[in-house]
Amino acid sequence: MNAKQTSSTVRGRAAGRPARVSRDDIVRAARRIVDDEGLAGLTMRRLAGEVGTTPMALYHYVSDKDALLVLLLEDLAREIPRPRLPSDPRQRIIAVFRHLRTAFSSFPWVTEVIGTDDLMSEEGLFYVERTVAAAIEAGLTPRQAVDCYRALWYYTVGEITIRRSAARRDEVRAAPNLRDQMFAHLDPEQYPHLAALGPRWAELTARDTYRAGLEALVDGLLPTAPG
Amino acid sequence: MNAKQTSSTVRGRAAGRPARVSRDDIVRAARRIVDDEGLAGLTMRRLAGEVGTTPMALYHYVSDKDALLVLLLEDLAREIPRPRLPSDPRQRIIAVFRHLRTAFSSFPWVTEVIGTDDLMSEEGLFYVERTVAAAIEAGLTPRQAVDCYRALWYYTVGEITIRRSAARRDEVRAAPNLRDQMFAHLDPEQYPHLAALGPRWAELTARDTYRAGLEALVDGLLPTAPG
DNA sequence: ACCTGAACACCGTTCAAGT
DNA sequence: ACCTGAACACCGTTCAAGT
Repeated sequence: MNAKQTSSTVRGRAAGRPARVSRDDIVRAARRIVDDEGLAGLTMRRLAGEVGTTPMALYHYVSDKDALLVLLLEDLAREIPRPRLPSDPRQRIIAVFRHLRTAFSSFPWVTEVIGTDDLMSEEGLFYVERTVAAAIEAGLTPRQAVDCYRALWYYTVGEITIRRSAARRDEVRAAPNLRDQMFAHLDPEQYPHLAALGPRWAELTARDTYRAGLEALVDGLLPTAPG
Repeated sequence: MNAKQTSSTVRGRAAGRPARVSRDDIVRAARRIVDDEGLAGLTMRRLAGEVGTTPMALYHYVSDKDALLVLLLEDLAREIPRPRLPSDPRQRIIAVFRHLRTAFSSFPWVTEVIGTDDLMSEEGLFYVERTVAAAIEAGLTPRQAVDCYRALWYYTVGEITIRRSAARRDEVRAAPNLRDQMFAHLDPEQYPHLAALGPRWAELTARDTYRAGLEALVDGLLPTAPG
């Protein structure tokens, strides 16, 4: 992972051949691919083509495909503007997570990469700090505040993940939808409530309920919910 | 998807050559691979070897790798025993989701496959039905009960996903951990609370806080929490 | 220091053919 | 009906070499 000095190609510009590509070129091209076509479109070979070199040249700048993904994440983090946050602690927490979920939803590839129990980059820590601060202000201990942050992060990652893969599913299997058929032929003895819901299930689960769930979770986590 | 009649190889046993493998053989072998080595270990070629045929023979039984994954999910769903559920609605909801999260955590490959906004198989609907029923009993409208189920499912999927990828990260990058280093060198001006937490962050986030978050979420979602 | 070509060890899937 | 062999169009990465 840290075998390759990340700055070697930047600092040590003294001798040798002039570089034809830079790490920034690579990251920019990778971002273009990934923003337009999702993570599946990003291969080392394809990226090399886009950037105008051979696949092998890339390994001079990134050591690994995984390392490239980390660079991508950092690049995005720098790009997302920080939100203005309200002073009421409860409202502030809600604003932080609504902001995060909106930001990440615009870049679906992020959810496929993420895989970390905290927002790793320096940029990401901004949101953690604000959440923990607000939770303490609202009356939690530091330890409870960390737990609060984690619960909210779990909920948010889950919502984005599921919403994303539901969207992808709808893309692939075009029309009638296995799920709808299933709900139409449900045994009312075994599943009385679901059978009663019937076709309404589809429309109900298509609604965006992130915010309501978020507020419920915050209410449950904070000592008291102000009027 | 439904291009291939799924029962053709089972029902139409009249003419032709006797089968050397069955779909059950295939699913069983795939389960072995995936339980032991995770989803990454499962390739059509590898599976064919394990089952004693060529990769192409598999396509007689499964049409697609994706179709195989669905069979895998259904196989697991049949295997998981249904839990005994308490009569108090709030406790019942908590029991349902604790059960689901325990079951899924034992089979990490499930989280990589999942990608659906409801537990698709008939088996999975058992848990949805119970949750919705309990939520209505607790005083929610059917619509609110569906939202309640979804919020809990988001939280649970997020928790499993993140916990899983944190575990995988710890496997790969062995020792000192980038995160810990970061928390050691945090600017206390910019991140006062996180800097104060310092090395405690690692131990705090290593704790299993699923249940506490679950209860908070249920409290926030249900009309009133009984004593 | 920067880049290339050839090669290794893989993928999922299609297609035409065999029994 | 069930299965095979060869092939297509890909992967990420290593290694030795070129300028």
